[in-house]
Amino acid sequence: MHGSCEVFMSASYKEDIRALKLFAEMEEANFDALMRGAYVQNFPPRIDLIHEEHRPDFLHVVLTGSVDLYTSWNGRESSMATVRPISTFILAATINDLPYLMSARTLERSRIALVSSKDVRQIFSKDPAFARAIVTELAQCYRSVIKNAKDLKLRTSLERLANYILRQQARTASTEFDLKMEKRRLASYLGMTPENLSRAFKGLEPYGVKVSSNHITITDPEDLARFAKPNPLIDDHTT
Amino acid sequence: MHGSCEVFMSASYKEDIRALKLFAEMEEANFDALMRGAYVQNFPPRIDLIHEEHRPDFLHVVLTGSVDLYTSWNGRESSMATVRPISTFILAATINDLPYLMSARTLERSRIALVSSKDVRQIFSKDPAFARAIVTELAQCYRSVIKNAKDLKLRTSLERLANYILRQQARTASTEFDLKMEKRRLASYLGMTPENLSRAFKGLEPYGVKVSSNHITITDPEDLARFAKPNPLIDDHTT
DNA sequence: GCTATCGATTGACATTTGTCAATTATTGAT
DNA sequence: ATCAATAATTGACAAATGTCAATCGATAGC
Repeated sequence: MHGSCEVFMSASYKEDIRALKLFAEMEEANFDALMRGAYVQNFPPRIDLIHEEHRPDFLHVVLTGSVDLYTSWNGRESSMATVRPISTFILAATINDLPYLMSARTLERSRIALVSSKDVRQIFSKDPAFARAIVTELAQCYRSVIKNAKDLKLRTSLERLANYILRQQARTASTEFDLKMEKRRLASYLGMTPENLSRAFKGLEPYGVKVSSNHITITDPEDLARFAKPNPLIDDHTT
Repeated sequence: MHGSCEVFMSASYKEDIRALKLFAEMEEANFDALMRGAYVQNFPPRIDLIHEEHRPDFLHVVLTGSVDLYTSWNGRESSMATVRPISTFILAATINDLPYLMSARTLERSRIALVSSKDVRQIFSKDPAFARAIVTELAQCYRSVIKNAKDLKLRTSLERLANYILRQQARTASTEFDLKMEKRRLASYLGMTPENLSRAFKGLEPYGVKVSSNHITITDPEDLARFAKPNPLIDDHTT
């Protein structure tokens, strides 16, 4: 499939997955059963992993690289989220055995673990610790999307960009950083066109944002924050 | 509180709540324990039930009436969802014991059951059937918000309105119906201003939409659908 | 190093959406 | 029924955002 290299679950991958909150507390025997029906694949960049409307045969776990969740309608396309190691995606579809609402493609070369959806559902029914972990994870995903919807509905594109930059500042704990994706994808994620993003970067210059290629420097964080008015109930994606 | 009338859980309310998928399969003893720490309140219209940033002391169940979930930032406000009987709201905050991301207010006179969040979390840990039901519910809520975000990112306001009207057509199984909320709230829900909504209704006239006060008539459903291009992965809120 | 390709940027312009103010319609209270 | 308050509509205008075409710039393959 896509010329990628399939390997069965090695001990090292198993450890990485076991370290995920989602799998950390479940029974050893159940975890082993899950892993027996799982495997790991390497994918080149820009490969479609799943497509919306399809049924969820596998729960995906990003081990390395990164994955873009995107969606299309009527010839338009929009990037909805980026999944980075180590976390899962499309858990909700897997659990309720319903069609994917989003497509997924690799952004860069990525190693993905594929865990049988059927196994997940079956073990979820008999392992209370796993069920609890799934609930916590789902609740967090839900809150994340709500924050996203608030960002979209309450803010202009300039404000969304300003707050995005401040979130990156918080994430990297630094006033300068490199954008981790193409600007066109960032534009799509923020709900605007690439042209508008270009102008938005210009529009933030007066508030102390310098852009050179994909390197961002925040020269005046206070000023930027005064404009962006970040709010934990929108911008803090850890709670 | 708010001059409303508090009553303890009557047998009839208990039955209504027990009939909810969320509570239907759990152990009788656990359900009774939940209900012992619960009560029912009647609220007049436009009463704030909860406010974002607050901690979730109670899981709310709408028994009659309807509740608007909304959010604010920087002086702006946006309606995010309407909760109708019989269903719960703010389950995700309750489960993870995290601050509400949205505020809630009654739209009309409503009867709301309040179930102690602490009890929910405690019984969720020991009742597997309840845990499973919570997972299903959360997964559905998550998918609902994703659909909402897709609607916002992929469609213009005219398209959102057109699809909203088609969803009401499907829900009422009729080509005419009354809007269940003020137009200003509908506008906010659809992510536009009331003025823009007025014009959007006008803009749909050529596609066979007639508006008189809050009564909508679809004279040419096929034509409207050709324009709106409804898609189950955005518009079908049952899956 | 050269060139083809693709993303980023820019300018001109169109469309969409929002704002403000005035007017009309509706609703609720007396 | 009347009046006050609030919602809805409309017009004129402004701001935000998108579209298209041209150009610039980075980069991968040769």
